[in-house]
Amino acid sequence: MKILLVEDNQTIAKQLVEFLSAQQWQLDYAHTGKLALTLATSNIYDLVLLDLNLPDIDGLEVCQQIKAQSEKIPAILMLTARDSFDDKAAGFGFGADDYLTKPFDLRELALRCQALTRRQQLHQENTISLAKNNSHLLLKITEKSAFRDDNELKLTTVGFTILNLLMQHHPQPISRSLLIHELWGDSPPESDALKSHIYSLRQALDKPFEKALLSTVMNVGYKLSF
Amino acid sequence: MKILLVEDNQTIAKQLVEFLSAQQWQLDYAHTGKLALTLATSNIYDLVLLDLNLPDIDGLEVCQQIKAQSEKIPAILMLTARDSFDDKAAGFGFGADDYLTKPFDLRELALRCQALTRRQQLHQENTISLAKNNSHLLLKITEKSAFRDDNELKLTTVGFTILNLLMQHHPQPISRSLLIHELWGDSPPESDALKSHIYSLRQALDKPFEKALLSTVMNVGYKLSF
DNA sequence: TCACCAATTAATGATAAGTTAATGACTTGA
DNA sequence: TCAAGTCATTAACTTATCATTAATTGGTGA
Repeated sequence: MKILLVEDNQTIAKQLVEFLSAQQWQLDYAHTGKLALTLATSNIYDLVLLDLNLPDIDGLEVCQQIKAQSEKIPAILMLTARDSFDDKAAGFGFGADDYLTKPFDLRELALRCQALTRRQQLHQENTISLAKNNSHLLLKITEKSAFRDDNELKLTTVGFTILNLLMQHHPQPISRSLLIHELWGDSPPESDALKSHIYSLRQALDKPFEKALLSTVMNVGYKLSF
Repeated sequence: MKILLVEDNQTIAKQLVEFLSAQQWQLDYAHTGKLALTLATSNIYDLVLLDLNLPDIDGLEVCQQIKAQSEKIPAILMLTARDSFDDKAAGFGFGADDYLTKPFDLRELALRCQALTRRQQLHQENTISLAKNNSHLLLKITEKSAFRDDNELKLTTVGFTILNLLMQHHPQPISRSLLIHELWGDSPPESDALKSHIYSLRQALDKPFEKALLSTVMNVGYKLSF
């Protein structure tokens, strides 16, 4: 889980970094809106902690930009002293997913960060199934087993993860870069290993059957199509 | 958007039902944990507003059960007077997505409901469609796929972009120069590549059909005409 | 008949994607 | 502990796709 902290006040920032790094999260830090936007568009974050008082750009504007431009839209938790209803309405209106007013309990912040990132985590349900046109795909997450039309597929770990992601995104395609991020985080393999994994996933998923389910979306990525 | 309200206190419940029904939501109501579970497992909700003080089952238990048993896991917003950190920790620990302590501003509740349900709408497909005289065009933007009269069109990336722009401008024509600017910004290709792209778009969009949709507006550009 | 504008067509080259084999780390079971 | 099996990664190679270029054709109005 990767978090971007946007906070102009050094003291508060330091405190937050210390506290949140102690959790299982990887934390990046921006002290201006400009830097925040640069980081948010060039990296993939699961969550952005956004202080609204920034020296350069208005925090609400930053929120809107992040939501509009990120490849994978992160959850946004606003941290601010502005506690009137109108402020909150503006915050949520600009796309915030949660809103916490200062001063707040650091431990509550941690709870809310967990809640926001939990929803994006992979293994939410223990089975995922998709069915259409006489085809049907079933994943049993906890058992790490996959079935197409009741035939068990022999998948590798990576293949299973890719299929899981494809199913979660269906009917949308999932981009190469997002796949790579989900598979390897920030340190993907040097080579284009994804290509090979897609190939072997196709061997297992599509080759034994009439119709191919995994299709390429040029310049984007892959999708499942029934 | 379908919401399940679980609240044992009739007065509060009535107040909430009135306020929330005025929004665009469809609201079901349960006054016991048992009924809540029955409803949650037999219906599909996007959001559950859960009071923790229930006469029969503990609210936390209800939360856990809903998360475990629902076909589609709803977001859960806990409403309670329990405002200590330990209470909140328990709430989030049992799967809450948000936690609001009584007394709260009804309007803030509405904001948080919106924020929670908005997340789920993100996944839905984003389409543009035009229909007239038995013809109908459909673009699924995020899927990068296009359909004419339910036949999928095989478009290139540039072709897809052009068709998208044409549809957005319909019934107005879009000028060559604007098209070129949208496609290539400030550094368009040397040659008149647009010509070729229009040609191949026509091959895909019009050639297989009786009536041509893409027409030339002399000295201006192109438009879609049904 | 000549400009002018647009449509058509084929060729080229770049980039993206698919295929295959080899390597080495790791696991499992004899 | 050794042998066999599995699998992620790498890299070389092949194939497919598509944007661009440029040459040609066709129609229209001055």
